[in-house]
Amino acid sequence: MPTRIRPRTACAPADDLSNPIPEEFCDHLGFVLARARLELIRGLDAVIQPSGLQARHFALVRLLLQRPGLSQAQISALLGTDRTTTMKMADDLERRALVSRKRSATDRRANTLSLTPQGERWIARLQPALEDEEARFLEPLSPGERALLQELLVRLVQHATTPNNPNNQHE
Amino acid sequence: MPTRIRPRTACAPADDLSNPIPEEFCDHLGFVLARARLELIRGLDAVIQPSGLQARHFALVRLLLQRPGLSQAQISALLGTDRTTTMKMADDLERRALVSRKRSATDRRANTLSLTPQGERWIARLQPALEDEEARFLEPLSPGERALLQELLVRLVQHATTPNNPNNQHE
DNA sequence: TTCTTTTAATCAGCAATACTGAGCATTCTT
DNA sequence: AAGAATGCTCAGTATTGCTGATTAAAAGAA
Repeated sequence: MPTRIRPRTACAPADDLSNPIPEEFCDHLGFVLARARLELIRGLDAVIQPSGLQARHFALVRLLLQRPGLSQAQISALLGTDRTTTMKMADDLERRALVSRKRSATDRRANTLSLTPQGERWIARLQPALEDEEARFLEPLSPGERALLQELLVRLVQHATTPNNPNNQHE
Repeated sequence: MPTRIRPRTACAPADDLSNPIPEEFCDHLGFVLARARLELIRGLDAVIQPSGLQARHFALVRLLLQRPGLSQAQISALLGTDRTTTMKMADDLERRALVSRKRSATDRRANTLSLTPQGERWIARLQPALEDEEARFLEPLSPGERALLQELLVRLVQHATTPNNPNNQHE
């Protein structure tokens, strides 16, 4: 009997329209990466939406939980977002009193961002639902595979954002 | 001596600002996924930019190479894009004569999309540079790890887009 | 058949988004 | 002390993703 190549992959042969992922895309990393991110982010956004905020805001706030007192420029660099986008997020969060801006003592140009008690409570309140959402997304993977995926992605991001070797330094 | 937990990960302790990825984000899948996708897509877009198109257009065109004659609605479902977005991409590609629209013989409402010879040449011309770009992005991973990453992502997308179990069926 | 409902594509327009450039304040460099 | 660079803010712009309406065709119900 003619066994299929790559039987492990969940991709469909070219004539199977019922299957959402055509076979060719199995080796198109950009596509699966973009698609996976889209699906996960949509789920996370749905959880956060009642606050009127998005997953990006939560990322910022969780970053502040880890490193209170970062400036907006530092946050932009860490999150990979534009300076003005970071500012808008800081506006959104400050308006809801989840973070507070303060002039930096060492550099009076810079804004020091830190969590308010409400901000910390906001994280604590949302965290479980977000972890559930992530777990549902990761359902088809074993615990070992989840950890591996995480590690591989971290290595890729680490490599891509290291100043010396950014493949094409976006001038 | 106090050895660090999770020494394999490339994440930084909270007080190391030189490291782009703070430690806490190592277990924040949404963040690394979004960041990895952003970096890769930026690289791919840079390669495609001279054509005035984007990675999404290339994804559509590669899909057509695999499955000529798809309708716009089918493409939307496979790519996960909005119908109107797919239409706009089809406009862009048709304007450059890379794909052609044709009324479907079996359903005269539907547009059948297929590659033109120029479209096929466009793929052939861009493919090597795109593969290089992807290879640079994947540099820190061994061949086995690359295949594994691909497979894990495909499984996740497959699971997230299957109609029955979409975690929260976005109503 | 005829009537209603659904689906495909198109188009106009809206809302959110990302970014550019200017401006001001402050810090760094020399 | 002067000039260059940096951090933030703001206004404007370009892009994006989507909603809703429209037309045409197909599918289903009566």
